[in-house]
Amino acid sequence: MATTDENRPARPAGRPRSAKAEKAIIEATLDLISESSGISDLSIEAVAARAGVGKTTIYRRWSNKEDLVVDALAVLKAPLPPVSGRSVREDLITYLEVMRREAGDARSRCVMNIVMNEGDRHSRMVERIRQATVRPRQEALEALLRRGVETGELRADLDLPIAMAMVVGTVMWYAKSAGFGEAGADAGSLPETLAERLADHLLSGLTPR
Amino acid sequence: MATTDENRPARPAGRPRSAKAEKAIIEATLDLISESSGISDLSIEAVAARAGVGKTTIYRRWSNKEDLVVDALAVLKAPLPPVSGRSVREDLITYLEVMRREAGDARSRCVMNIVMNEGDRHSRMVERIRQATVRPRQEALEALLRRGVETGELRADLDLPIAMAMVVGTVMWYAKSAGFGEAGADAGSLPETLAERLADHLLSGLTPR
DNA sequence: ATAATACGAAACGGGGCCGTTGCGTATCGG
DNA sequence: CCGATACGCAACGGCCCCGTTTCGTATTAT
Repeated sequence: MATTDENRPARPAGRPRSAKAEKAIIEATLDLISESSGISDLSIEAVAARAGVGKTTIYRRWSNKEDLVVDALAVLKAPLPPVSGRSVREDLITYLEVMRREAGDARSRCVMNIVMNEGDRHSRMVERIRQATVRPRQEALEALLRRGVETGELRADLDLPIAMAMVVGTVMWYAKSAGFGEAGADAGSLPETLAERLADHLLSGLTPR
Repeated sequence: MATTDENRPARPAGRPRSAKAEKAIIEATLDLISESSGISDLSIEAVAARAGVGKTTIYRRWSNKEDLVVDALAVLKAPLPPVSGRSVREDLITYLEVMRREAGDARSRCVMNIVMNEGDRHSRMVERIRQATVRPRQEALEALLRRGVETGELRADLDLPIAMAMVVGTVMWYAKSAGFGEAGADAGSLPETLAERLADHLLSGLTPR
């Protein structure tokens, strides 16, 4: 009978990698990505400096910038909350509320920026991010809208792509516009009641009922 | 009586600057900006190469990258078409049609990308672009919506910021989503009837009437 | 203690782009 | 023709970042 490590992976003798350093690197990467525009602007040296870490420590863990970015963004993948299913309106508000909250966070916002703007330059990476982050949300919203059409809560001739664009686009654009006023200022979070008011306008439309 | 140049600005003797070169530089700049993400990626050397021009020729006209970008983007400022004023629906479709067409053009799209993503890094330049390009459209749309509320064509309790976000955000997001399917492929232009269908969903909402 | 590994710091050669300068040529006015 | 200016081209020194290597030190298992 050996030590307590009997049949565990057998740590490979030597100083173990610092979990703290890894955390600091990921954090620094997220900060710098959200401050920068585009991942081309992101430099490993800047990450190392911000994280208080040697470049060696980064290259020991990730072989290139792309891998680092993917791992860093993976941290942000907050799972979608479950929906009650009681009504389309209620579930829509739930999703809108998630988007409202995320739109107020620079780190979450940069995921969309990357997916939207860097599809050409880093198609493999963006595709990975899309599959992990965007796709599930897209499908959840689509399912909600389809259900609404079936139950009659939504109009029978609903144009699904348009409806999806209305929901997501409106939130995103509202968040962007809110940041326009004060240049650079982050505009922080959006009004508490935004999700509900958005749902109201989206469902009822702009004309009087 | 002197020459025919009597009281004209008196051309400053010497070879005049080539209008063709200037045109080529602007074109190359627009191309490269729309291919690149962020103006940090844009390099003067690349512009010169693409335009078939010496760097000297660029620096002789613009003292820095920012000035060049502003001048280049100014070319895209297609003026807004006049609206008939017959109905809010009709005018809304007119504006949506403009946006649809522009959303299919990479060069026009990059203006919005820049305004949205680079506000922090190049606030002075972005503000100039916003004033020249975004602001007038914003005001035109706002005027249209206000008029609609007054005439009763739009709901009296319309939330203006939300309504604006709905109109613009939906088009933008739809265009983006359309480009998602095929990675890198430009998705070209959007369906002919899009503007009308968008107007219908925006005005009537997602629920049955 | 010793071997193995990780750490931060510093330096390396290489590449890209900066903004400038010099060169030979082309195109204008006088 | 002559002076002036613009042109394309190539080269410059400088900066930043790349990805790698070397160094001295720290932390672990044996």
